[in-house]
Amino acid sequence: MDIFDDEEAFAAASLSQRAMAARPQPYLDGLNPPQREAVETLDGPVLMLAGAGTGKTRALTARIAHLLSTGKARPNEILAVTFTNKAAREMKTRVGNLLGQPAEGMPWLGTFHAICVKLLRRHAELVGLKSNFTILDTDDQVRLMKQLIIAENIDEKRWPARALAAVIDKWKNRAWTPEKVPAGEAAAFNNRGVELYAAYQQRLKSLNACDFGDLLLHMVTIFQTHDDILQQYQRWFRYILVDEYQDTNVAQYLWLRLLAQAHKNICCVGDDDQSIYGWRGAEVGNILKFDKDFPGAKVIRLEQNYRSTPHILAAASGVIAGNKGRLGKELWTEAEEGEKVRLIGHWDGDEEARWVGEEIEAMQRGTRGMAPISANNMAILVRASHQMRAFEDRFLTIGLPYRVIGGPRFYERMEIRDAMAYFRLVVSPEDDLAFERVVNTPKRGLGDKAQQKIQMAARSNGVSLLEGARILLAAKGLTGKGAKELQRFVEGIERWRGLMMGPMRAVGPVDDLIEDDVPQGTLNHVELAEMILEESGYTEMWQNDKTPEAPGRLENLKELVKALEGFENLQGFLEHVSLIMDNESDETEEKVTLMTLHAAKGLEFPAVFLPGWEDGLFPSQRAMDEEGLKGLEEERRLAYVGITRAEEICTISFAGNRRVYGQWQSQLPSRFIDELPEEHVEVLTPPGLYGHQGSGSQDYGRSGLEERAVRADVYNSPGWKRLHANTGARGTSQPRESRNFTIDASADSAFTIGERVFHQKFGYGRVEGVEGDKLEIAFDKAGIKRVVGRFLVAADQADDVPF
DNA sequence: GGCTCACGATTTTTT
DNA sequence: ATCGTGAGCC
Repeated sequence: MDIFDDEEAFAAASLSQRAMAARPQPYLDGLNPPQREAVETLDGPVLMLAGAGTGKTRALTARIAHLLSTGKARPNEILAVTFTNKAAREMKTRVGNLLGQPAEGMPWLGTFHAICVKLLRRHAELVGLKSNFTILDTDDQVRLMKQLIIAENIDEKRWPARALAAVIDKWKNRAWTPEKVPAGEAAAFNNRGVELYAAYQQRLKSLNACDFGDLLLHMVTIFQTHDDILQQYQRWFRYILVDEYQDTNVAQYLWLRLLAQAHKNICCVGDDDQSIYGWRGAEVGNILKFDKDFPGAKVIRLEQNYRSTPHILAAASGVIAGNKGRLGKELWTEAEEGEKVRLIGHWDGDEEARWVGEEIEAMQRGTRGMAPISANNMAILVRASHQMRAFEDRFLTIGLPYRVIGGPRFYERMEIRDAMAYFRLVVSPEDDLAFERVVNTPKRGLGDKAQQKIQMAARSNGVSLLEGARILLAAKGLTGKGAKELQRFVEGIERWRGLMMGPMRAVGPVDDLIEDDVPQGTLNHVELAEMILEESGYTEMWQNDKTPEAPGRLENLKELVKALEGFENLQGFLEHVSLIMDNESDETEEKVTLMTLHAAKGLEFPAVFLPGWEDGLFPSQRAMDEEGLKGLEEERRLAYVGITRAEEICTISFAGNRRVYGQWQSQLPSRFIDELPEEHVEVLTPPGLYGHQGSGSQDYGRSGLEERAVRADVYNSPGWKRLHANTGARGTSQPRESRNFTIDASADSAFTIGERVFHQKFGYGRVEGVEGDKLEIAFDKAGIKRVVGRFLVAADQADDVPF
């Protein structure tokens, strides 16, 4: 491969160097000294320790601009790696902005996985794959492993495929191929782990497929065994940049080290205090030992924070100080002092949710002389997603608009995966996993028996399932409805395939990839996709489905088709979707954001609520049980991440009682609360402490005695007592306003008792009562709930509402 | 082939 | 509590 013609590259570089030399360097403007140093130290290993909110992306993008503008490297000689597509996209945009032109020429700016796909397509044959291999997602992996487990006669109940997937994934993260799994792991998965791992890899190869872990692992293997190839890339990637280095796993680390070994121009950016992904293979150790891997590495600390107030930073520092073995950083800011971190305890989780709801409404109006804050600028960050439920329920009741970040990714949804399986089958008829997925979706009367016959026909002829189905039909091996439907299915695939445009142009970075065939189809891929979904009966299946989710699923399918427009053809689309996960919908309405702490990393909000700070919940009992001190420290980093998301107001709360798996439990305040420095915390008085205000029926069943007992428990914990003793001066916050909902009489008439209605979250139900703008609905599935009328539509209109 | 019932698990999540 | 899965039954 002569694309890596070094002389030529060098000549070009020096040319552009000359051309660029006279250029202004506006990207350096406004950088603080450490940032500037991080930008200008181009050669040799650099570790940029960038605390939360210290302008790391700014420095990183300026560094790229500097590399280009000084002519040190051409755009395609810079390897810039991120973890998420979102981060990659942002970096691309910002580099483009700095340079005043789109950064299109940066083919090697992307996620680890995206970059590895590009590389692996070129060298696939070295690991026994063809260049057009498919990338399996988690679901496919598990289904494949399940087949293996069943084939091995292993009790699939006791040894679930999920567990095997987890084990193999862990091994791949550590860059262990089946042969390299250490003996100490032999007991994994009932002593059969390694054997099944090998079988799984074999199976992947025969399917011409690989999973996410393989993308990295295969490239590491190739680099380790083909020095000539490694050297080519070492020469080609003159400068390497890595974002979120604290999140790298062993495979990624090895990959980077191999590539950087020759010139050592590697700049890793990260924050050991924000390493929160240990449970999925990230090794904080990678960042901690950077200067051992790259002796003489320059370590640059970005410590000036541009995000939060001093109180918030001090609180965060106080908590994170409890961790050992940190690289050490102290954030500081020039910002005004602002509000202290606010701490409040509640009776139970429901009350906590109720209080947060009211507080959000108060903050929207503006309280205590504070300017009103838009709901868009507020976020509630929880440890575990199930905690969101209480808030969702509450917000629905009071009609507070919210948005949930997280949950199932767009491309992971059933309907999207089904649709994609159809596309895959049309693009690659030998994709057996796709075949299995949709051969009987929608129902075609092809049950286990029929599918087994297809399997047999395929296996005995050594062909794909689709081909096997054809053979089976020709041999009249099926009868009745099933045969007819299968015939239609097989013919459909064939017909759609015929209508497909010819193989695509690869979106190659360096243009050595694949010369193209000329399009030959008659339909563009978007029309084709619509036709496939229509003619296969898939759309119809959901149209006939009466469950509350069906309209949403149809919407998603429409969105999927819309997304296709951005690509040249189906293949290109499938390629990208297998790596891309985002489904940013352009929300314009003012909404409070609800998400997990993990999902919040990298984000910031003027006002942040951190509920559920209770031992066992946060820090999570499981993390502590399974990982001990290591787990606790990661939880603490999570607390640090949470606090540092806040710009102006950070409110931490806990409840004395909480329902855990249906059982009421009394909770103790989180040990992290004890670690908050008192002088930066203001303790708010929970409304319940000085007489109840009108939560009416909510108070039923709470005897005074019981309440006092539990309260004593909660408020006698060391942390609470200490803090509470300290509140005297400024502590008593404003009296909570009583609940003052405006009753919109005009809303009354919208629904009548007995009417059937549809609700986005709860599905169909019947109106049982009307009270102001709130209605009591007996939902078919969700039970009786009180919700605000504007979240409802008449049941017979439900199909027309594009939620 | 589709439905019901019982059982078990249940942090965090990207690609 | 609640949800998803698998087995067993019609």
